[in-house]
Amino acid sequence: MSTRERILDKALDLFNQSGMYKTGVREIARSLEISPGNLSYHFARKEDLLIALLERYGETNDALYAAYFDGEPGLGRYLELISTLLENAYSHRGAFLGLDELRAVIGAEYDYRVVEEKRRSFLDHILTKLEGVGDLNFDEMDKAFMIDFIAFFQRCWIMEAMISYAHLDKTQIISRYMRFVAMQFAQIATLKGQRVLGRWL
Amino acid sequence: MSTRERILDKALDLFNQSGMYKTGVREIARSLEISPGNLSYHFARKEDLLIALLERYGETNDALYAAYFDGEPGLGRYLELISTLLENAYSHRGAFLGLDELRAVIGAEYDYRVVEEKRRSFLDHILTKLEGVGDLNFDEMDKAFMIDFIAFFQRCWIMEAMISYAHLDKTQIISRYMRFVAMQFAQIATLKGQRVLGRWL
DNA sequence: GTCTATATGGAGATAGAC
DNA sequence: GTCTATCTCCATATAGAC
Repeated sequence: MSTRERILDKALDLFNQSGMYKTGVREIARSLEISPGNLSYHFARKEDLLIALLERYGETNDALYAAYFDGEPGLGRYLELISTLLENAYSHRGAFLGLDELRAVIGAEYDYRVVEEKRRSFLDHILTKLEGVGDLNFDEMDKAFMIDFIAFFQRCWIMEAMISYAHLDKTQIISRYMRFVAMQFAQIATLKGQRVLGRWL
Repeated sequence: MSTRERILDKALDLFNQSGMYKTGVREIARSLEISPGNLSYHFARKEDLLIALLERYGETNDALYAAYFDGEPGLGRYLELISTLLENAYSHRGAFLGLDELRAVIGAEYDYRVVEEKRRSFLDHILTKLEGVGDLNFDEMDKAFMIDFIAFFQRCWIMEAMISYAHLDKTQIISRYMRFVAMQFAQIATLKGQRVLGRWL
């Protein structure tokens, strides 16, 4: 594995444990038994570590969406996708926990709004298809709200999880939030859709 | 105004602008034309500033809830309350933006879970009363979900707002999120309740 | 109690040898 | 690509004036 990759893995590991604010670049270098200068060579600023981690997270997410779009649309498969997306976010939680603090620095170089827009257009497409196969039933206003809800949820759940449920393990946390999402889907699910939701409630 | 209060106001001001991570205690002292040591005398650690700001925020919130409970229950008054709570959170946004990063330090001294539990019991009480006056209609499962939703929303919206809607002004941001909350209430509102919601949609 | 002045140790970052 | 040495800046602690 390249030094660059080793640094990213260790940085994420330490950010997950203590957060970016408390984790020093020297500490990362020491854990890897490389010099701080070497780390600076690969990542000039601490923020660059965060940006690289967010990019890696985004690539994994893209692949998960691509796999979903490769198969047949269905509420069951979509909830499976969401559950996997939550797992990916959980793995990268240390990067998200620094995000709000560093928006000023990162905003210019890593435009989260582009990611957000892509996500919203995916959602629109997915929901329309789910109505097509008879899992969901909604009007335009419901759909717009559902897109707002899922976008809001996917952006924020990990922050709440880390502040309020840090004492729970990964499985407990994800099952809690999957139940939360399923409850919202229940509002617009058809009878056929309701049966799929049962597994998550 | 006491030095302590002046420090808190300036710290919040600078945290709101650049975040706690980027704002140094020296910078706060310089802006106030006092010495760094003087600031240290009032707040031994940077984290103590954050804790004091969160406490001040909490006291304002408590007063707002108390004023609501002082009057007649009603969906209209409750949404007014939420809107005012959002304004208070917006004023203190700089303190929340550091919260996820500093949970490790703050967790021990400022137990957010106590605040959270109080908020949830308030919510339960408020929703029950709103059903009593015929503004809302729900079963136990709906109520539990609605409490989860509002708790989640009130915890997280400011983080999303700062990451995704930092280019909007306070009024635009709050009206956006009030619309979001009103849409969720629409799911469990009676016909009488729906009329009240119209103002926010 | 309030404040100034100053010391200390650690952080992120850089320069230049290998 | 990797290292050592070093720079600057910051959070924090303390000594002591008022």
